[in-house]
Amino acid sequence: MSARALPYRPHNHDACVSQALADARSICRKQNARLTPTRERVLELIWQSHKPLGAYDVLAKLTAEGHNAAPPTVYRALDFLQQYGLVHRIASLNAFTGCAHAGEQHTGMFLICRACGNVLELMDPSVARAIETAANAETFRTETITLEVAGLCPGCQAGQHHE
Amino acid sequence: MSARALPYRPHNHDACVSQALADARSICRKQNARLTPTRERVLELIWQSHKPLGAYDVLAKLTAEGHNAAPPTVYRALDFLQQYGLVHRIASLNAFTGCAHAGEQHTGMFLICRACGNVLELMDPSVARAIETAANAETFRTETITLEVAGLCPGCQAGQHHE
DNA sequence: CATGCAAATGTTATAATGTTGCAAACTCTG
DNA sequence: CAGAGTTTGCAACATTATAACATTTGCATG
Repeated sequence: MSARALPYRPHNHDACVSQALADARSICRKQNARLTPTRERVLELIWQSHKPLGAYDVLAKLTAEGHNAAPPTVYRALDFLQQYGLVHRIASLNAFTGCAHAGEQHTGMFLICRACGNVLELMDPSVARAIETAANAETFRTETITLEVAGLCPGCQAGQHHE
Repeated sequence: MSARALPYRPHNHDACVSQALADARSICRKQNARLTPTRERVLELIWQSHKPLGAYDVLAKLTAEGHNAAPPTVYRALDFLQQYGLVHRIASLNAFTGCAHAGEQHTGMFLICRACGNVLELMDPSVARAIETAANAETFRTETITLEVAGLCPGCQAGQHHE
């Protein structure tokens, strides 16, 4: 799993996608999970932008390329990809984004730009720790954390490149 | 705004609700906001349990009591209540819960028990600080934070009172 | 290679959640 | 009480997600 460029900095995004796919194949192989063509294609579509994609956006793209797909096709692929930590669901957007830290143990923190729509996934142990501590103080047993921060990314704070 | 009992500890919930309504009336009066009968009734329905209520659950309750309501009725009331910080939307549940800290400046952190469904809202400055720091490190301008922790509340860890 | 099981996919329908647009009613203010 | 702005009623619709069941595929094993 290699380091990745920030979504809002120019980078070779094709390489970004290829890397994600290679990582995914490796992760699935290790766990005897079947990264079937549909699943892989869905993962690729999601990685093709740093903006989260809705399930029906994915469906539309599949349909556009001739794939005979229905909603369950997409939701099942997304369930699989989530299960293996290859994509995340962004609850506040009802959308999905590629996991930037697939294979690593992490609590994702998502910075969502309301202007350009890009999402940056961070892995911040000190945030995770603070949350865990607060939950423990209430004798609450944490299982999953949803942490989504909406705001403005560096680029959009300047009022520019609203792409 | 007074301290409130924890949802999973027995308490006089009628008083809990009355207090929330009194607080809400006071907050709206101060801001010249109109807490109309429908809005107030929706707030009360939401406060009547510590389990978040879906918009359509609220709608069903309104309908059951003879109110001539349609989805927009509920969503509009909920929008209003959110705007004045009287309820929160729990994105991971598509549901709404009464705000336990109405009127106070806060970043809500929600502890959601997957067994009993109760939600406890915490206000934890150190968590808020850690998140803000992590976002700042990416030059991201934070606007709103969604922080929802799913797990088991103290009562349900014992395998009991799953109501 | 046959065969049988489990996993994955196709297909149709439907459920659950949320929004738009417009007209009528209400509320406040002058 | 007239007019402006806000709130509500109402119908239709859009979006997101799941259920149920038939069919196909991958693959281990006899």
